[in-house]
Amino acid sequence: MIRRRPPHSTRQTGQTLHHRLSIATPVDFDFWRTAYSHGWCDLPPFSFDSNLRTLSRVLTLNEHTAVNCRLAAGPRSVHVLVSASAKLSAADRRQIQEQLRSCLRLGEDFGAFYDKAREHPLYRWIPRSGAGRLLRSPTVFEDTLKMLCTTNCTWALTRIMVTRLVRRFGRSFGGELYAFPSAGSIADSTESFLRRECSTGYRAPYILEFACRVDRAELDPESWRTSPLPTEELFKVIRTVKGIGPYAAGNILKLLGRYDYLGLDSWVRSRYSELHHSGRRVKDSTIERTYARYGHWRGLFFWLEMTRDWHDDKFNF
DNA sequence: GCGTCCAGGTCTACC
DNA sequence: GGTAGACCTGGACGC
Repeated sequence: MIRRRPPHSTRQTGQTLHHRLSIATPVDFDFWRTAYSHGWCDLPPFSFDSNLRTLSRVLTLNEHTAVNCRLAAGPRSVHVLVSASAKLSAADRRQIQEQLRSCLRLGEDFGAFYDKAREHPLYRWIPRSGAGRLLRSPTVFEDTLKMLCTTNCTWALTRIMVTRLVRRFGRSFGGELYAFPSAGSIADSTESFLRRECSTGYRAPYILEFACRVDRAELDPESWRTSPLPTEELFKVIRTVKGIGPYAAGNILKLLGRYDYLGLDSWVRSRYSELHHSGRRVKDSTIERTYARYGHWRGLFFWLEMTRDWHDDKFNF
């Protein structure tokens, strides 16, 4: 599944070594639709270039190593240019590939989703275009913390909070770029520092408590990805994180591969009203009733429909 | 440049 | 179970 170029693919410039990797992708995968599937590509340690259609990401390989990866689409593959301060071992390469495969959701089977989409004329564009995979972070800890930073604020403030958290607590790569911080590094901080230096406001105690629970192993968000719990039960577990309400928990579930919740916020409510009711606001229960027919894929159909014009503008289909 | 107002989701207290 | 108010910040706006 994972392919790698031969040894000559490593070259050195200054103190940074460059390595090339290639990751094989499923036939129904579209790189740019996945990279640009929602706002995560805009939050560090992700970044993107819409002209070149590349996605970049600083990854943590172990406690002491950060590398920068630039991803671009290749034929039935994703090409990865890895910048590192040292030569990568085979284990490092495997780790990079595993993390990126998880971010791009390459191990997940969307066949049933696409079959369902083909049943509805409104959604036939989805399997044709390879949309459906939502970009996620290497860890659930990161996804959850970022989701907390999207609550009750504008996207501009979310960017500020996440950027400052990453710069204050993340491992540096090359002096300019930073990896996402570990739970331990944030747990060692204080509420006042998070408020003052990261502009997290009233979320500071929630962020600190979440990081402390994870650091002390009282909570294991990574286990949510493989949890045997029914989605409703997992939703309740996620909601035990202070500051994570229905909107945030529903969207975290989507990044875990469970699409039973719509994850309603003001933007999607307004978007739904524009698309279906000429801008007239409707109750949440009305929206939920509309999408109930799509079963446990409803959250994904809903999100793709609400954001289809992103794709129309950029992909012209 | 300064002050005021607003948007945004969750928590808590109260009914 | 439902509701109101507080939380906090950056940005928009008016002066």
